[in-house]
Amino acid sequence: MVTIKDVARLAGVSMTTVSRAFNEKAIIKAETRKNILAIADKIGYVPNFNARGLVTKKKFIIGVFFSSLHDGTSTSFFSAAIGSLYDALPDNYLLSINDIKRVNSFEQLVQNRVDGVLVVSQSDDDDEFIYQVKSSGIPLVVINRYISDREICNIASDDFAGLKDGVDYIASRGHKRIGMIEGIAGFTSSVQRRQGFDQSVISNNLTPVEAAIKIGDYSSKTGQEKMAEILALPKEQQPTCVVCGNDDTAIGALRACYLNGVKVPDDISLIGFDDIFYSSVSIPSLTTIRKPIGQMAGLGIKDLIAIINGEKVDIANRVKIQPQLVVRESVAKL
Amino acid sequence: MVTIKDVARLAGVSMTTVSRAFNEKAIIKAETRKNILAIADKIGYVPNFNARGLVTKKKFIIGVFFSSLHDGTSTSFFSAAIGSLYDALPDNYLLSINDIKRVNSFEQLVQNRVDGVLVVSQSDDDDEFIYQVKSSGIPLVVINRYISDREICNIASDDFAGLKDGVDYIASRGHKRIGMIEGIAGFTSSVQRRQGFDQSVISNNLTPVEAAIKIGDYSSKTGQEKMAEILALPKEQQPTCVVCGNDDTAIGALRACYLNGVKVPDDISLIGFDDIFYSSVSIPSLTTIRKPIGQMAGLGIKDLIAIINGEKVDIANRVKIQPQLVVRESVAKL
DNA sequence: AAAGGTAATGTTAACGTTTTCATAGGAGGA
DNA sequence: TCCTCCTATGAAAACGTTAACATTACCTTT
Repeated sequence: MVTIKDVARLAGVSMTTVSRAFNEKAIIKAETRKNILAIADKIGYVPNFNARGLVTKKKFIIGVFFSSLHDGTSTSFFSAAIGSLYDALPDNYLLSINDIKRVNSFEQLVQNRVDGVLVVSQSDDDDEFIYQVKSSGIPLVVINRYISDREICNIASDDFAGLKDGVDYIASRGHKRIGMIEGIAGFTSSVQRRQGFDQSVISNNLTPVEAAIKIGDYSSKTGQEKMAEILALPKEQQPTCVVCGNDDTAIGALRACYLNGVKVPDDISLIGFDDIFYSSVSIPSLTTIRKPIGQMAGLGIKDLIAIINGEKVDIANRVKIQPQLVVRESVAKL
Repeated sequence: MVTIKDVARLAGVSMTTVSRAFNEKAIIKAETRKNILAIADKIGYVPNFNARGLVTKKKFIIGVFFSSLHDGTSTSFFSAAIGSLYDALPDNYLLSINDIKRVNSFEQLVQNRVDGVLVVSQSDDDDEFIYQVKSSGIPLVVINRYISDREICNIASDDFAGLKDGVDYIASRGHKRIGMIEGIAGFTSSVQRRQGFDQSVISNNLTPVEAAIKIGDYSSKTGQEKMAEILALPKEQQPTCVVCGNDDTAIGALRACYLNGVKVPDDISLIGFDDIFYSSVSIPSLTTIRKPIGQMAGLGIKDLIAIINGEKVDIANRVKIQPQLVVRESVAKL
């Protein structure tokens, strides 16, 4: 293994100088640096991260923790997040992707292994883990879910505004009687989306159909069940459009319509939330509200790196990213 | 930061003894170990991986490299793979998930950072990277795609047998005239799947419809285009079933049928390959062949760890895992 | 010309482990 | 009783960096 020592000898300088040549901000003559870098390249020197980390106390690893990797849901979300994470990641950092549920040894997996933690949270269940990280003093950013603790750097999407935009669009297409299949009861996202729904109902003077407002759980399976219940309502109680808590729910709902011989959007309209990949190829393709996962991930990593580097980050001023309406085929014009 | 030194002092032993207490295979009196571990736990000692790695020359990180994280395709595949990877991973290892396409500095990201590399390969494009790893002497396992180089530890699925089983099933449902939308031309997986198709055609005495055999590229978009071409054929040239190179292709094909008012499976049947999550909720749900990604990932990590530990792994005896037919709604009984 | 400052580089001591080699103390055999 | 062997432990070096501090040499200022 070729070390800094070998480079130093060949370049006729000290180890320190070689070290400086490799560290951007160090004071060193440009010519010396160039010479050292050339020699290092020639003999194939690569810095040893263990040695470097031992003295700098850094690991050059960011731990990314997802709510759950095993659930079949939100998989395109998952890879979209990772892709954007890498786009914003400094070159010499590694990303360690983990499942919060399988962190059996916090010390082994987190405490001594990563410089910072980015939680891509989808569920209140993550709070325990989040507070464990917070209290251990490791730099922390939580994205994708609203966290009420203002001491935690948090980047979420404005689900309220997103849902409101979506329902405004539905209203603009002439719908009056609308239903909803909500997300998991109690989740911040479910509450905010419901509030966006209510707000639009008021401002557009819509008629929410009580019997067609159901509690779901963000899964396709439940989406299908709840939609079947809605379709079983007497004709005069049917809504003309059902707002789904997320795209997975909408896809289940779509399937319920299919099984009951109900045509979307001819007989009934549907709208989702998230804009997962399958929304663009489903039958019919799904009008939905695109969750800005890429932006959240990018900003999250940026903030996290800043916190790690000891820079001042305005944590209290939490970021809310605006979702965007994606019009496709599932909402009819009445 | 509490170190091994602190534990040693409190336990009244040397650093060496404490180190031994933490290393399973070391010679140490059971009572001494127990005592040391208790004290370490009490004062919150956690081994420093950088220091440990510096002397043992290990990083306790496995690099996992995917063909592409950015393509919208095969995302459930992606998370299924990662989940299974973790199931088989020793406790103190970290997984660094990467995109082959964004490895701009091999030295920075691979050479000095990971103990071994697991490539989840989906494309011939990966070969350059694979050979770079191989020639740098880093322990390597390639899964999910057949590699002809017998010096590389390789675990793939038996796509030939999988496709054959699928077409046998189609034949058993009474289909005679069948078409196909193949994968990317030249890819080993495409070739093997085509061969499985041909084999079943012969043994079941089926009639492949020349005009309905298309070259695709494993994407939904192309699947949709090619299926539209097939549907545009004159009535007497129409196949009763189209075999799709993968589920994404099938989902595109499904959409082409929908847009042309053709009912699946009433008017025409479809079968996919992979068993991605959306196959189970598509309209209609997709009969497909399940690719054993979990098994491949598990075996892959197991072999890789063995290679890293210097154990003898029978590389030449490559593993082929059998895919499994998943019957759903998209193939009609004639 | 002396004093002070600055830019560039060098010396040396950490950083927290594991490993190599050494040592102490019994147990067992002759 | 002495020697040998084995088990359990310890002392010290090594791993490859960076950081703190020291040292040049030259340049400016008075």
